[in-house]
Amino acid sequence: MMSHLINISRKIRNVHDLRQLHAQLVHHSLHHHNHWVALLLNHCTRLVAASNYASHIFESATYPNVYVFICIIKYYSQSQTQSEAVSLFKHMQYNDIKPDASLYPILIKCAGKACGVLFHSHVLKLGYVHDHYVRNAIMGMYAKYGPVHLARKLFDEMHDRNVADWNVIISGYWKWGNEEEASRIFHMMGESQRNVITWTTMVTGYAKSRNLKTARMYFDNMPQRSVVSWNAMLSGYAQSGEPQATIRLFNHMLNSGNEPDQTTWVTVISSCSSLADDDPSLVDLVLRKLEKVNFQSNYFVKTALLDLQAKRGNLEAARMIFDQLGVGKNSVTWNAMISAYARAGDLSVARDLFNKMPERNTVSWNSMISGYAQNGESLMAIKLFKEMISSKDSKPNEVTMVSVFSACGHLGALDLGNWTVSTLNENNIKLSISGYNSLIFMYSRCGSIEDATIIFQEMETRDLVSYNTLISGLAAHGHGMEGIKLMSKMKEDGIEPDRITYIGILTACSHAGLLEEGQKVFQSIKVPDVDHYACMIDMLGRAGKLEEAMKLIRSMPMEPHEGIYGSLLNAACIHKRVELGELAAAKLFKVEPHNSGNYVLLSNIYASAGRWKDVDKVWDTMRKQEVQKTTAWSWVEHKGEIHKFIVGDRSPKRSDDIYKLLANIKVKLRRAGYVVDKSCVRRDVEEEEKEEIVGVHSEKLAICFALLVSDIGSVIRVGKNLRICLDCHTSIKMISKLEGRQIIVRDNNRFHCFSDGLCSCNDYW
DNA sequence: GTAGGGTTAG
Repeated sequence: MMSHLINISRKIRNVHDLRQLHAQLVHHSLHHHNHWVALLLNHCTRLVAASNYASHIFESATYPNVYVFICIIKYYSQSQTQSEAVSLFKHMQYNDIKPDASLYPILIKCAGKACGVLFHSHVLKLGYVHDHYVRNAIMGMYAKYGPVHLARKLFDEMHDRNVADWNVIISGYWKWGNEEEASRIFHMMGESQRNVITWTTMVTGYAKSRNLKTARMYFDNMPQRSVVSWNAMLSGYAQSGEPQATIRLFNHMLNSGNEPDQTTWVTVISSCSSLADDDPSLVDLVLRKLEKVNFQSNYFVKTALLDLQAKRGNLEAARMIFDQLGVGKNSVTWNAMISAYARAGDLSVARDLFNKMPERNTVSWNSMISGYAQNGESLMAIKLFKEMISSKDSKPNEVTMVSVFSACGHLGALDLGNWTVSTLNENNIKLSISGYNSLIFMYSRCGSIEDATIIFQEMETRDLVSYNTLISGLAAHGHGMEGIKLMSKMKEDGIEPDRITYIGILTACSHAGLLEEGQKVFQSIKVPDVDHYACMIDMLGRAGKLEEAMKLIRSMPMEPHEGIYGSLLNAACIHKRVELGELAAAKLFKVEPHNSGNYVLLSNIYASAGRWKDVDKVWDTMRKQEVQKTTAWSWVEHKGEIHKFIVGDRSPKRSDDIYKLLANIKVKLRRAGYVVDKSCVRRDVEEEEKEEIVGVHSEKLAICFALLVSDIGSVIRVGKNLRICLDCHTSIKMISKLEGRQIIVRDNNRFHCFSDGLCSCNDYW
């Protein structure tokens, strides 16, 4: 019978075999015996079986001896539950079982700093400190948690070091960023003393400090390479954002007859994920290779593969991998699936998974919050962020804040933005450059270009995005000259402007009426993009130089796109040039027949020329083409809350109050000598009476005025594709004078700052 | 039984 059981135990390949052996042992009442318990636990460790199964086996031992404890502690130290290992060790001490030296390296490795130091004192007392494995583990503990000089002290005191000791101290110095000392010790070693791990440690060290050239030099000079060495170099390229180089080295690896392992595939697949848009054929090639080798993928590989399928747009394939993972899914798998749906814009499915997942972490919240933020659901993003803070199961980090800042910026909600900034300190969040960049974006989109500038100035280092964000902000606020100055400062700092910078600068010039400066900048662009031409058409058009604009269009080396004709149509509208407007509109109706904005502009051109029949014709075409007119809306922030208003909609809670207030203002305005008509206001001056009043815009703005005068000062946000029309401008100017206050209105991406009856943006006028 | 490599969020 015994030999039968021993035979079974030799043939264990998977968890199923293990369970069968366990059943046999229970059948023969042998499962209490330490010998068999230890054997089963060793199999658990080898197979990475479920932790409750291992503890079940352990508990069946009646009087566990030191070997059984070693097995279970080893098991826990290799699975995710390392704190269990330490608590079992305490359990062992409680039962007066004397640990032997071989247990300490395992314990120290998984203990964390405080326990590690405690174990150090244990081994000193027990006299185990001269054991090679023990002292190596202690050194490794100090190398990992610091202070690294204690590791060095142990190292210096050794008179019979082996290669593992050298390797630990070198990797310790790399961990603490001490490249110099790591390299010094490497060179202290003799050529024959170094092994493949020593070399790999150097490759990893240089790769992690982004010194890929030196990393590659060590890699090329290695006497021999293991699969780990290849993986170290591959991940070096991958982590530095060089996916092409990763794939190139991977091909080199295969061609020189090396067998990739799970880690290799994870690295390569995740590099493919970032190439999914740029080079789909290369990605297909790698996927075919993976199919050909047909090997056992672990969860890491499957999760990476899930992410890749999602990023190349194959959500079904991604979902299949997710479902096939069954109960083996961890939070990373869930997060990958959630962000896949969120990226694709399928927010309800993403949210459903988010609600269902068993354990959420910071990445789960971030995936969902950024999903909302990037799909225009700014309010939902902020709502979920508030839930995250009160849930307390995970803390927000910089990535969370980037999404939240962006959401606040899109809303133009300054109070909310200031509140999110205050959560930074409460949660001890440090920002990196990209965090500060999103803060610049938020402040500038919330109308506070001053705060945006302060953040920019306070930054220790700035990158291209920092400059571009502030330049675009200045452009939107009409500060053209400051934008140009910032561009020269940028060049002084050694950062070359890119196409985004030039779009920002040209927009700034266009909005500030800086024609000459804008033209100079345009001429300095080496290879102008079609969008740069669009900015120039806009600039010339606003300045009334429509003939020059037409000339520029004809001289373009590329095919004009909708932005070009859009700018032309806009200019024709401002300067009431019917024939040019018709030309531009005809082009636009072909390219984007369902954009309602173009029809509205053309109809406005006809209206300003008194050609009412043509106005009707435009609206008829719109109806025939079934063009949906964008509903006019606006929102304002009041005490951290967002109030959205849709034209004609009287349902919001406060709408009765608002309309009452509106009526009051009308009275106030009439007394001050203004004409109030259909909820809009204008001065009763002859030349302005000719202006056609576009009711929709005026009404919703009027609602905002009501809020403004009811003691709320913040940015008014006007819906996308809508423009503030002339009468609105007049109204706001007048109210700013009447109320003696500053009013900021955001119209798509432009800001209009009104104070004392003047507007600082000379757009349209 | 010591040392080296890996998945998800902006």
